[in-house]
Amino acid sequence: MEQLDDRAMEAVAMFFSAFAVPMRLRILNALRHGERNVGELTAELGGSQANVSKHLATLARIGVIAKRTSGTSAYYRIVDPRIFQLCDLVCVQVGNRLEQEVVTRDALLRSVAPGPSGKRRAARR
Amino acid sequence: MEQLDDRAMEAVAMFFSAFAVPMRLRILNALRHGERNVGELTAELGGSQANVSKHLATLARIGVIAKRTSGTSAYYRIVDPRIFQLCDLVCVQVGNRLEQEVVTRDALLRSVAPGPSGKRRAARR
DNA sequence: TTACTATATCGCTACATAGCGATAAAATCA
DNA sequence: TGATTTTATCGCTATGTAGCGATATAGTAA
Repeated sequence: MEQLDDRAMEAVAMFFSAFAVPMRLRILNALRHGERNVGELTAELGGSQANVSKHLATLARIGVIAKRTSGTSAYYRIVDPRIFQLCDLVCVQVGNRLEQEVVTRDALLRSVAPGPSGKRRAARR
Repeated sequence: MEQLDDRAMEAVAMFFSAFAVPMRLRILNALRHGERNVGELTAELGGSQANVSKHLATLARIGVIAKRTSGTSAYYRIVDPRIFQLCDLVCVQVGNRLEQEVVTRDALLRSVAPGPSGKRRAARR
């Protein structure tokens, strides 16, 4: 393995770590249907404004969201909706895990997965 | 948003965090083409045996890999190859980022993306 | 200018964990 | 039985960062 591969691995790991924080997932989920400014997100998601702003900066630095300034407000939006495919794949995995536990998978899919793609799996149980 | 959604978000975040460490990505990459035991992985990937074992336990606890015991050896394998689709999607994203920087994207794709699916992109260099 | 609003940044604490060496636990072999 | 091998766990340090309140920065309005 070459040297560059290690750097690539680090970049990929850093990208994944952007999705490894619940608040950031909630932010991405809130931006699913359009841009929001920091105040709206803070009110909608809870937590301090400083925290939301910092997470937005993190997501923007990695390139998942983009920033648009209007007056004193900062509006953020999803850059590439394909990131939600990530959530889909993970939800299937996580859903299979949670299936054997207490939490229902449906609530999970409803909250994170995009639409009713139908092809999910027969809801046996 | 309901209570369950927070738990789901946490589960998804925890799942992503499993991929947010370079060593774990290297482990998954090493398991791509078949199962390996701890000693083989330690020799191949470097680092201490304790560290490799701990990462394997983490990945197994989340359900990404499975363990098979033979004698004193413990062989680990990928449970669901679809996890590499995750890497694909991330590699595209990260590749687009690195494209504008020093690191070449090709090395990244070579190391993390699955096989020569052909459709990847002309290897201009 | 001052006052107000919205966002970003600073300073800080608390917590999680990656990494290591040492050791325990378990299976195999002499 | 003891010795060896392989893996898992323990104890520990160092580092990263999520979260908060306070403050700085920047734009708007008077």
